[in-house]
This record gives sequence, structure tokens and C-alpha cells, in this order.
Amino acid sequence: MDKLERNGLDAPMIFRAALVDGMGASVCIRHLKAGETLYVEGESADYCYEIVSGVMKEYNTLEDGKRQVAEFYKAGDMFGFSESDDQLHTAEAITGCTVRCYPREAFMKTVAASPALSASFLETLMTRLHRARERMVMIGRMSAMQRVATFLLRLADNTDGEDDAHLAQFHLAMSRQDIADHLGLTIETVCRTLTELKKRQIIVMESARVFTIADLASLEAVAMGARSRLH
Amino acid sequence: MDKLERNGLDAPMIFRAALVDGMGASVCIRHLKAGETLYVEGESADYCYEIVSGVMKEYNTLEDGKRQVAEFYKAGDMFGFSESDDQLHTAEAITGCTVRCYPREAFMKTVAASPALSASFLETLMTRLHRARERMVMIGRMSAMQRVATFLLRLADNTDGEDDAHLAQFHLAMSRQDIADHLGLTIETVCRTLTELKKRQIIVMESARVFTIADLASLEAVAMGARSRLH
DNA sequence: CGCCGCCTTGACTCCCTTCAATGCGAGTGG
DNA sequence: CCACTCGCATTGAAGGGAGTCAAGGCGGCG
Repeated sequence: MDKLERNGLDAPMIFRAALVDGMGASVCIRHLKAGETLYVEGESADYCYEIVSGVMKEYNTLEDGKRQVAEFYKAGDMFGFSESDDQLHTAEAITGCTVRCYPREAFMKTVAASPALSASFLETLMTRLHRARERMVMIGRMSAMQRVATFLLRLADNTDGEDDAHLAQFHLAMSRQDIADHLGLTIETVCRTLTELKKRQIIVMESARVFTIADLASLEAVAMGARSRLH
Repeated sequence: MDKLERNGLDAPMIFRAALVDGMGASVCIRHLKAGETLYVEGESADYCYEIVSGVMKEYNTLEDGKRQVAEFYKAGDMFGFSESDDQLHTAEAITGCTVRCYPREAFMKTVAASPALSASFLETLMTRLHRARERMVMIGRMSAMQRVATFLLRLADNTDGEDDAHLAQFHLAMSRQDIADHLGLTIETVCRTLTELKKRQIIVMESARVFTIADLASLEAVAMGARSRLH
């Protein structure tokens, strides 16, 4: 699966070249400040997007104000497709972001017209679907500790460039609230869980947003269910 | 969204015609008894499937035996696509089933070669993705009562043919365990929740698998969060 | 310095799980 | 026909894990 994520849209060199080729001047660039929304649930879905730099989150809000963060996106990720004519989620910049915007109609036509693009796009969607289902398992069937451990491991996998991922330092772009909303937990539970992992010396926290995985094996064991409780 | 589900693969007349056209004799039919598996997580993914009759479930199993049912499929639904060469889920017949099998390679080629098929297939995948995310919200952010109510409403929507859905009788193909594994709950909680809905006269249960929605408005209110607790 | 947003920690509550027993309908064989 | 069994569904009691409410702590910035 890791390999697959490096194909498709998530390693978008070839894909983007073909797209820009097919769509030319209609592609434009937008800059967003942290906290700014790119689109809001319900509004007309006129563009598909690709992140050039920065980190964004895509989420839904319930009537009672609870949020569920569907996915975090980083440089190279494409998103904003919808089978509906309206956006079904809200996309918001976590850090300052630069985003490439593809007019949706043209984007879809360009993709449909090219078998190679189609195949690539299909693969991306299937990967997203698979990830969404993994998250369903995580939220539906794992303890808070397992969820947080899995989240950290996933983060380590996705942080490219480091050779020894388990010794690398990570910087969390997202807040505790974002993590909580992503994992189906409360902010307090996320905090307590991180504190417990710190106590067990499985992670080291240089600051609230910077940490290191000190004991990868233990973190994996916790993610699988070993000693996965807070007290 | 209802309308969209009636296009794409979920109303597969045109789609299937084009597919069979392109793939001809390589399509075959399988019959499954209740409880039989069509494919198992990890095995080679050689086919995509379309249900002719019956109900199936697609699920994942965790190390500790917990299951998460990703989706239920009924006549007309297509499934079994995977971006990997292996199956990522297990598919099992709930009732006796008849299934049409499309060789995966040929299926993907046929789809990629036709812009119309591509567009239709993309739409299906996006719909699935959207549903998966809705379920994430449900599992991550709703009470047991809300989840069950939402599940029943969704079931009512999908039961086609009835004019007055809120007065129609439903037959549940799946067991309480299946429902629990779908909603991220235990079988006991599902039972208690149904009992409570029965007590409140929101639903009527003719038998364990047959019931009627007696008070659609209240069920919707419960799904939205009103009086969504067991005691 | 003091405000403000984010993070952390504590105490208590409660919804859901866990464990355990019972009910119930269908199929089977004596 | 009835006794028996087996899987599924239901109900009860008890406990725990995460939520809720509330009070600081910490760092950045005007």
C-alpha cells in the first residue's frame, strides 16, 4: 500500500504534467492563511485542488457543533472531488498554504478523456476509500490509546525524507483539537494519551507540537492493542 | 445524493450492458450459500463482482477478533475493486446469493477505455467514499441510539419499491452481530437500543428481523440527537 | 506585563462494554 | 409429538474507559 500511495495522484509529477497539458491556462493558484477556508460544505463545487505547500484539513460539522476531520492533506495531495455538484466537506488551511486550482468540469473531462489519467485517478480514489475504511475500523473498534498510537505511526510513515523514521523528529501541523476530531476523541483524551505515552518513554515530546518516537516497537505493540489503556 | 445513487453502478443497466459488451464471455456467474465467503482478506484479487440477487457484507477482522463491517451490498451493487492486487476485505454472503464475476484486469481496461464508463465508475467510487466518511462521522461522533436510528433510516431509504417508506415493513437480512459490527457497537447495545425504540413506539417489531417504522419524525429526531440515550 | 489561545491535568459522571443468564424459534432425531 | 440442541436474540448487573466540567499552566505577542 505504501508503494501504491507513491503512484497515483499522491506522487503527482506525471499526472500533473498531463493535467496541466490538457487544461492549460485555466489552472490558477491560491494562497491561504492558516485558518482560512478553501471551501465550505454546501457551496458549489467548481474546482478540484492540489496542495503545492502547507497542510490542510477536510471536515464535516454536525448540528451540535461536533466535528469529524475526514483527512489531512499535505503538499502533493489532490482533493475536492465530489460526486455531487456541491462540496460535501469543508476544507481549511492549518498552516499557510499554496493551492493549485483546477476547474472541475475541465478536470473531469481531461481525466475521462485519457485512459492513463483515468486509471491513475481511479487508483487514487480507491486508495482514499481504503484509508477511509481503515479509519472506520480505527474509530469503531480501537481504544483511545490504540488510535493515537496508530495515528502517530501513520504520521511517521508519511513523513518522507527521513531515513530512520523511528528516530526522526516530527512536527505536528495540527492542533490537539484537530487530532481529536480526526480520531473521534475529545481533546482531553488525546492529551492524556500522549502524556501516558511520554511517561512510558515510548515518545519524547520536545514541545507540544514537536516529538520523537523513542521506542517504535512499543508504539507498534500499543497500536496493536498491548497495554492500551490509560491507567 | 439519492439521485446520484440511481445513476452510476448502483443502477447498472446501461453500465452493465457496456461492460458485458466489452468483456463478453469472460463474465461468469457464481452462487453462494448464506455464510459462504466470496473472497477473503489477503487473497489475490482477480475479479470484480456484481450482485444479481441476495445480500452480502464486506468486512475486516482485527487481530483480537473484532470485526468492522464496511458495507452491505444488495442486488445491483458492484464491489471488489481494490487498488492493491490483494483483497483488502472479506466478502461474505448473508443470504443465498447469485453473483456476476468480471475478471479484474479486463474490467479495469474496459472501464479505462471508455470515457462514459470511466465517468460512471468514478462517480460510484466517489459515492462510496462519501458514504464511508458519513459512517466515520456516525461511528466517531454519534451515540448508540443515534447510530441505530440513522442505520434504520438509511435502510428505509434504500428499500426501493415501497411508496410510503415510513409505513413499510422491513426485513433485516443481517443479524444483530452484523449490525453491531457495522455501527461500531456490541450486539447487546444494539438489542437494548432497539428495545428502547420499541418501548417509545417509534418502531414496531413483528419479529427479530421484521419491523415497521411507526413514527418516522421521531426516528429522525432521535437520529439528530433528541433523547438519544438509553435510560 | 498581561492577555489570549492552546495545552495539560484532576475529579467526577455516564454511556457503553463485559460477563452471565435466560428466552425463543427452527431443525433434528427418537 | 416431544425432547433436545443450537444459534440468535434479549435482558440484567456490574465495571470501566472515555466524556464532561473545571481549573490551572505555558508560550507568544502586542
